[in-house]
Amino acid sequence: MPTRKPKPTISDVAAAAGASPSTVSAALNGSWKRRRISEETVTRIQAAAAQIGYTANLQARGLRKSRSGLVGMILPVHENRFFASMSQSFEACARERGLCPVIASTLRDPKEEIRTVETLIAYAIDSLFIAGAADPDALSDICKAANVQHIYVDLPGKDAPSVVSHNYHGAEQLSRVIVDTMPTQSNPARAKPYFVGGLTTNIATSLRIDAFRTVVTDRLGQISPEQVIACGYAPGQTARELAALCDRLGGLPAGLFVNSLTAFEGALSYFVDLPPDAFEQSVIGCYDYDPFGAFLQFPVHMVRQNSDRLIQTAFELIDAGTTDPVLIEIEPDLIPPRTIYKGRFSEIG
Amino acid sequence: MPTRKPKPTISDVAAAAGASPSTVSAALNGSWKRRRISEETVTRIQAAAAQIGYTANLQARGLRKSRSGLVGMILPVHENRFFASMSQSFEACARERGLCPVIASTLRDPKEEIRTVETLIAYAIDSLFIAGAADPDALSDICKAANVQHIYVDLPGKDAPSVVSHNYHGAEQLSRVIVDTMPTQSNPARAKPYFVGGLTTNIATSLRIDAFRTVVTDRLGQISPEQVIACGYAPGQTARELAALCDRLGGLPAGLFVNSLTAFEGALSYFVDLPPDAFEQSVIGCYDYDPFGAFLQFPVHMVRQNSDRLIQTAFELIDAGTTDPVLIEIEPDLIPPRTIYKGRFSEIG
DNA sequence: CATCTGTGCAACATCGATTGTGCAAGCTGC
DNA sequence: GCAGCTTGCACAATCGATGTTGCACAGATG
Repeated sequence: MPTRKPKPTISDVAAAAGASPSTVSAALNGSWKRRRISEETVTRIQAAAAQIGYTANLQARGLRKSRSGLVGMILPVHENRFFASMSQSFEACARERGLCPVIASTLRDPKEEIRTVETLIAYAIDSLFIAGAADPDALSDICKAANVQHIYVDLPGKDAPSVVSHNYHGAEQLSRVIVDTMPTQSNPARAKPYFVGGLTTNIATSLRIDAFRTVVTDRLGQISPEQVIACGYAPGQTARELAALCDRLGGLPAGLFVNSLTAFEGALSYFVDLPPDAFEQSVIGCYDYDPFGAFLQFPVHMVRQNSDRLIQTAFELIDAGTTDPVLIEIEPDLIPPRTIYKGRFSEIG
Repeated sequence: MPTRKPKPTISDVAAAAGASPSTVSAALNGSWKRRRISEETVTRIQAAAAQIGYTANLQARGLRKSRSGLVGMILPVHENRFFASMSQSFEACARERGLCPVIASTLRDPKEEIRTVETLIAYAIDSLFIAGAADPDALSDICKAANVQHIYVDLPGKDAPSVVSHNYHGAEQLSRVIVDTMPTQSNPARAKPYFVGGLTTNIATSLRIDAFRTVVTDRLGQISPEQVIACGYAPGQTARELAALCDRLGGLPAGLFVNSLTAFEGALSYFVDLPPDAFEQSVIGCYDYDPFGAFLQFPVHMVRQNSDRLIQTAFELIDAGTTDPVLIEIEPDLIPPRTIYKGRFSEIG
């Protein structure tokens, strides 16, 4: 490529078609009817545009209209099946509306979240989807100051609409199946179910813990604080906590509720060193679904959040211009062990 | 929000600081030294900017400089651990350079790929990373016409630099471990290893098939065409092909090389209906790694592509301005069954 | 005192598209 | 035959930031 020819602009089309730039603009963006441009001129311009390979400069358009056609979403990590599903749903919905999705992961770091949101706003995104932020309300403040429509998915915020999974119901179902199918342990120390992973500052986590506590108390008469280990999401930390717990108990507890796939990955990195029969006296469940997680060496009950419905519902609210802090809850599904949910890409992938 | 105040612009800062817009621009973007603006004026302007909460409109800047600060990447699907890792690496590298990553999935649909690339170019992305396109060379043509720097990762293209995994080596290692540890089958029909998944039009797949063929021929003396089933990536299709194969053979083959995680998901959806002992007479491997996939009910050998190095190397080429079609191959790692690779987010996620 | 050399900043054109406004040609009606 | 209307389009301002050019003023020089 010795000579770099610049991309053709609207003026190039105008020259080629023998029309003015404003007429070309109208002809190409559909406003020609309103602007009383003759159909004949329009077809001539369209032909010229196609002929020289014109495509609009969306930055220029965005600048003029102060709408970019970009929609942003921030989420904690890509390497997590749940958030990956959110991305996939988000892309599909955005494209359906002729928008360009911009997905950013912020690693649950509040500073990074803020920096990222500011960057997205600087690109004049039309709206922002916030999926699991460490500090949801700080983001709302920024968006409000910049007048950017935004919505929470997965984790609710208080200053904007939220579409989230019904965390209590999901955790209730998972807790029940764990508690009700726990084997009776010879060692009483191991007879109790445990909850591991997540942070109590996270509203979703605290709802899930509530459900867990209620179910355990209901079924077993009591629960002690040490049965809830909200040690964060980092796999390494979960692995260490789990190792310490099993040391104390002399083996895996009869029931284990793992909160989130990242924590579950940590659990797995501890499990790999255990003998195969270590799992025989335990029932394990994980809030969030992964198709491979569903078919592990030991059976795992999983809760599948409906990312499609979460995102679609959120988009509908955005389309409707909702800015009031409503809260919509979507029911998740309990997936039995060794069952594969046949997702949307079963025939594409 | 009854009154919507527009975002402050450079002129607002100018007014607040008692300076001209051009001086403000210079003061804020660092070019003030070169433009002989006094340090005192600069600090005054910076104070004013901070005070009224100014942030640059990146669309306007992009329009003027004809560089947007956006870098694009297209990939087939988000819901796949390998591509999710690519996204994660890509984000990190982009942010390190002060760029904003835009990641789009195109579902291996050539038309969608083209549409998406055109959209990204319309937003004036500075460069494009192409991870696994159905029609790589068509995309190169578009990028060249628009003068957009681009690079292939994962799957090579012929008109631009490529950084890919050493598919042959990876597949060779995986094939060897499968063939060498296959149990001897009482039923001779099931004694042979099979390759399933992917498309022969995909260069990575065809290299992996080459390696598989060579290893099988080398170790077992021969290979028949029916041992390679390149039925695409769709999980559903893989499940059906596998079911048909096992019907014919009267059970799982002694060795199974599954090409790609999406195909493996399909395999899994067939496996769930098999009795637990069905896997005892088989060795299974998968090209691509998933931490949960590594700990399934049956042992699985996996090949982990080094997404960090792939992306980093690609970024270095882009930084260096390389446009010649070089090919760089990165060695992948063979991960033994029931081993968890401790990824970068072990302490964050 | 007149000229010369810097210094510090403002004015203005520009990027490419959108949009309010204006103007000429063609037509109607009386 | 002329006001008045419609039709079809061009002109020019605008979005916000950048960078080139040029101007005013200060101090230095002869």
